[in-house]
Amino acid sequence: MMNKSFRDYLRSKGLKSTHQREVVVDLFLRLDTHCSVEDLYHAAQRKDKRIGYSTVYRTLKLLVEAGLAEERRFSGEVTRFELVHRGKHHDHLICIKCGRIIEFTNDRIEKLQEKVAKKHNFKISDHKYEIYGYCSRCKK
Amino acid sequence: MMNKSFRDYLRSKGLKSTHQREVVVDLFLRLDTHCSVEDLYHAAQRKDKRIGYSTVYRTLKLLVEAGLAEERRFSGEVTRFELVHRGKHHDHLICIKCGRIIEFTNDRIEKLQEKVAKKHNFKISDHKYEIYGYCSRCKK
DNA sequence: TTGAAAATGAAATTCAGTTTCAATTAGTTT
DNA sequence: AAACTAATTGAAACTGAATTTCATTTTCAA
Ligand SMILES: [Mn+2]
Ligand SMILES: [Mn+2]
Ligand SMILES: [Zn+2]
Ligand SMILES: [Zn+2]
Repeated sequence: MMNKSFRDYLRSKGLKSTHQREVVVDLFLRLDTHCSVEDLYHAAQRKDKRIGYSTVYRTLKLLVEAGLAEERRFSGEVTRFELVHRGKHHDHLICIKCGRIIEFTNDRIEKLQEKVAKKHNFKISDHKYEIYGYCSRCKK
Repeated sequence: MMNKSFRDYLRSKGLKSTHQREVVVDLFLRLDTHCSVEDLYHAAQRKDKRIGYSTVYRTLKLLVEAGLAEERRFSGEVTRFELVHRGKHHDHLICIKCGRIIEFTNDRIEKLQEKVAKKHNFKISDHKYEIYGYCSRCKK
């Protein structure tokens, strides 16, 4: 099972491995998209009627704390969460018509960003590059 | 007075030029920072006790519609608004300690962004580049 | 001056997200 | 295996920013 590192995180913090957490984390790993709490909640409900909304929220927060998930708040959208893929940073193109999310990385941009920071004597700890527009399908 | 274009916008839409709108727009132009609705509301209150919260909200929305202001939602912060300076786009460095906001532009990044979009067959309509970290004063 | 349409402010409402709390559960200790 | 204790749970209450409602007021053109 892939969620071993989550169990490790729980142990290290003296927290408990519960049925609900197992279900939520398992689904989160399987979905593998930018999913909202509601998405996950409904998926979890299909597995087990007794899983509550707050538990889904709390579990996602734990995943973020564990460094296994990241929170994304795109313009005008509800908060979404995504799995951290082998610790690699990436940014997003977001279609304002269909909502499609395309990921990209660009080393040259990241290099230029360093320059910008240096120029302003600024120490970067994180960044967010979101490009909004129309995806290939919605262009015309 | 600089808010002539706002009055023009109102006329063109069949809307009315009111005392409240004059006060709010006037203050917004003078403040010239990334100000929250609350900032503006309090400033307006000092000028005229009868100006309400909703009117400030509504006026800022109108300014955005008129293309004279832009809405900014930095991570973990309340919504802020800023004056559009001669139609020029810019991005931001945000200090996560003191909240300072530094503006930057970088043509080379914007060019590379075009390339990224082309590669994904994506038509850009807008973008948002936010760099979080520590400003020169908060670095140590 | 008048009249119709727009604007106002206070209060109510919305909505995502968080907190509360009594009851339940996990995991360790006897 | 039972007892113990701290963490967890779900439902409901709450929060805070933003929006809407609506009776009253204001604008502005005729
Ligand atoms: Mn992503
Ligand atoms: Mn700015
Ligand atoms: Zn699309
Ligand atoms: Zn600072």
